[in-house]
Order: sequence, then C-alpha cells, then structure tokens
Amino acid sequence: MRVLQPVRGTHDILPEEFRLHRLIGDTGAMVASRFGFEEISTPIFEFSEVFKRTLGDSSDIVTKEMYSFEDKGGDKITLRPEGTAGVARMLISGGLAQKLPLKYFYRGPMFRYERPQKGRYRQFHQLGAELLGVSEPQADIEMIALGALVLEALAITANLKLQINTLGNMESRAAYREALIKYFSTYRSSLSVESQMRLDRNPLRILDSKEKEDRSLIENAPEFSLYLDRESQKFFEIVCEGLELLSIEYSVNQRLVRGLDYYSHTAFEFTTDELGAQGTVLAGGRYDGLVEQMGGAKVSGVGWAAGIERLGMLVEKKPEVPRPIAIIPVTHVHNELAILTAYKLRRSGLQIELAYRGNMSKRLKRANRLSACAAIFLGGDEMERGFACVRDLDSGTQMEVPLVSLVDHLGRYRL
RNA sequence: GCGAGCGUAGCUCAGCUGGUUAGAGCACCGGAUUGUGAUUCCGGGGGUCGUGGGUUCAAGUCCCAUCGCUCGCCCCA
Repeated sequence: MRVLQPVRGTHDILPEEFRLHRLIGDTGAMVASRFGFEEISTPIFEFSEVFKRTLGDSSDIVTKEMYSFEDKGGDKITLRPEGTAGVARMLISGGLAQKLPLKYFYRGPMFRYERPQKGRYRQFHQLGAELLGVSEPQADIEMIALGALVLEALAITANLKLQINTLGNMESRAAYREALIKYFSTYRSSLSVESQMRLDRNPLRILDSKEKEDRSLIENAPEFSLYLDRESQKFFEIVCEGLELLSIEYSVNQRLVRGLDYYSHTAFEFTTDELGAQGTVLAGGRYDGLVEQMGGAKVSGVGWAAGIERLGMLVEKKPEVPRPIAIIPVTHVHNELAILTAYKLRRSGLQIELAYRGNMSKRLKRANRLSACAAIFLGGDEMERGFACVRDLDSGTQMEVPLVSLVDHLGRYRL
C-alpha cells in the first residue's frame, strides 16, 4: 500500500497546477530574455562532491538535506539541492570561461531531504538566473532588477519586501567572522543551544537567530559595517544607488546572511509574510569565490533563485484553461466525418475536442464542462447541403457554415 | 532530527456514553430527452472507516504501535 503513495514531500502536478508552473517559468524566461539571459538546463544530479565543495561542509544542506545515493557503478550521486553549483560545474567542464560574460536562466526540480511544510517540499521547483564573469556592482543591480521585474510581471507585489545586505569581499568577511567568533565565544554559555552549534559551524548565522536568549547578545555584537574595507563599502554604495536610480524599494538588513558559504558582497531577499514560516520568495547574491573554490579560474558570479511553488501561492490570477472547439456528430453515422473534420481543423492549428458518446444533450454538456468556446454540429439535412451548424457557446448564437469554409469561420477562436 | 494537530466515498463532512447491513451533500455514470448547454425527477457505481495489533459478546468509536498528511522548530526557494 505504501508504494502506491508518492514519496514524502513529492507531488503529482496535475494540469491546473502545471499551467501555473508553466506560466511562472515562461514569465521568468521571458523577462530574463529581455536582459539577454538564455535558458539552459543542467543535470538534476551531480557527483556529491560538486555540492559538498561548493556549499561548504558546514552548511545544513550538506550535513542533513542532501538527497544522496550510490549508483550501480559505486559513484556517490546527489540530487541537486539548488542550481548554482551545477552551473558553476558546467562552466568549468565546458570550458565556458573563454566566453565570459555569460547570462543563464534555468528552471527545474530541486531536491532536499527535509520535513515538508507549507511552501517547502522534498522535490520542489525553482527558476533562477546566473550572471557570470562580471565583477562590477552593476551586475548586482541588474540581477536585483531582473528579480523585481519577474515578480512584477507575475503581479506579486502585495506585502513584498526587498532586503539587502553586504557580506563584503573575502577579506572583510573573514575579518568579521573572526570578530564574531571572538565576541560570541566570550558569552558562549549564554547562547541558545542552536547558536552554540552555529558558533562552530556558521557564526554569521547567529545574527538572524530568533531565540530570545540570543537577542541582547546580538544587539551588542560587533557591526559588520565596521569590518568592511573601503572597496567593500564602495561596492555596496553603488549597488544601493543603483536601486534608488531604478526606484526599487529596499531596506538594508544587517542581519541578512546567507546560509551558503560562497557568497560575498551583495546578499538580497524578496520576502512576504503570506507564506507562514517560509517568507523567502526570491533570494540570491554574489558568489565571487565559487568557481575558483570548485577548481576553476577565478570567475565572478551573481545569481538568484525563486521557488516556483511559493510563487504559485502568491499569484492571484490563475492562468486560464485553454478553450477547445467541440465537434459533435449528430448521430453515430457521422462519426467518420467528425473525426476527419477534427483532423483537418487540428492541422490548421485549432484545438478540437471530439464528442462521441451520449445523446446531444450529454455531448453539449460535456463540451460545456471542457469550457469549449464553440460547438460544431455535423449531420442532418444541412450536412447534405454541405453545411455544418456552428454554435458559439458564450453567446448561444448559431449559424450554418459551409464545410469548406469552416477553417476560415473558426479563425476567430484562434488564440 | 524535534514538537503539535489531524486521518470515514474522488471532494467536504456526519456517525451520540462502543450496539443491526457505515450515511449525507457535491462530483461522476446512466435514464426521463434518437438535433442542442439550465432546472427538475428517477436510477447506478463507488469504502479492507490510513495500516497492524490489543481490550470486548460486540470497535469507525476505547488503548498501543505504525504509516501518511498538515502546521511549527532547525534550515531554506
């Protein structure tokens, strides 16, 4: 019985939901193309090492969320938990560093082994964009702008907030990290259990702890801004000015840190309070150290990803069902004519449904349920004269149309 | 991995302090209606009451375990 259920955290995507996914993916691809991004696809699994190296051994994704297995050849394989690592690997293995800068858009399933809840699943879908090979802060501005426009195109604007922060360059970040470790170590025993673990693994994470015993300690923790060198400060200023130029509203959140180790400089998150505990809708940042860390050349990168399921819960206007035209043979002797007519009309590009069961009333009802926009009745005396009855199902008006000019007459129902 | 709530038809649910053969609405299928969407009427298919064990003369109902779902923690899209 158990095998007849989908694996925990996975779902079948039926047409209604699939239309929504497609709308979101297509909208993302379309908006990204205006920025010059082209759609790509990388494998949904990689050698586990690809993710281990890029995500950092200390990240939660690697320590407990990777969906991993060994294949028949004994290779350790992991279903991708996110998209950037695969793109970085592609850059290296495809020798694409010769062709920088590169702008890639992708969409597809991602996998994380964790307890499902609202807006979080073991197999979920993301769309994302990566801009590789541009070290200037203009790239950060463009990527945030792209994210904002994708959300705007999906009409996801209510209760949406953009938060940004800077993690500085590698040197600044390392210096701040040291300072944080030093500071929190002094008060180690006062920290929450979770934060004590963070102190060893990912001290920056303590800053956005929700535990109340951490609060006052966080209040008095050293400010990141004090550890930013001039280059890092300048970089962040340019990003902020760019957002202001574009009238993209944002707030700086010094507590905003990324869970993944390879980020530097800009980190940003579009959040909503409409999804319960999962507020993050679209998030990303700069990852200048990633490609090099994987063993490639030093290549700058800025990217973001958005969860399609989460976006779907925020899209107000659901995509419409495509409306077919129904062909209804009046009696079964007209079945052959019906199937032939359907074939011809489909060849001309129309969406046709054939009704071959039940009486007229039943067939019309079924056409109605399929939200058909029109019905074509084939049979009777008008057919012998070479005509078909075409009924507009919205207005209820009906007229006789010569069979030979059906295609022309139905042109009005073309999308 | 941890915590809480919930599992009865495809969906929403009823089923009393345990007591005949487990019900309703919606949906679906057929008929009234062999050339027209509504309404109405009649009929029909559908359930191992999540699963397993226990208590009992008797369990959908009580107890235990287990699986699943949902929400939250951690973390993240």
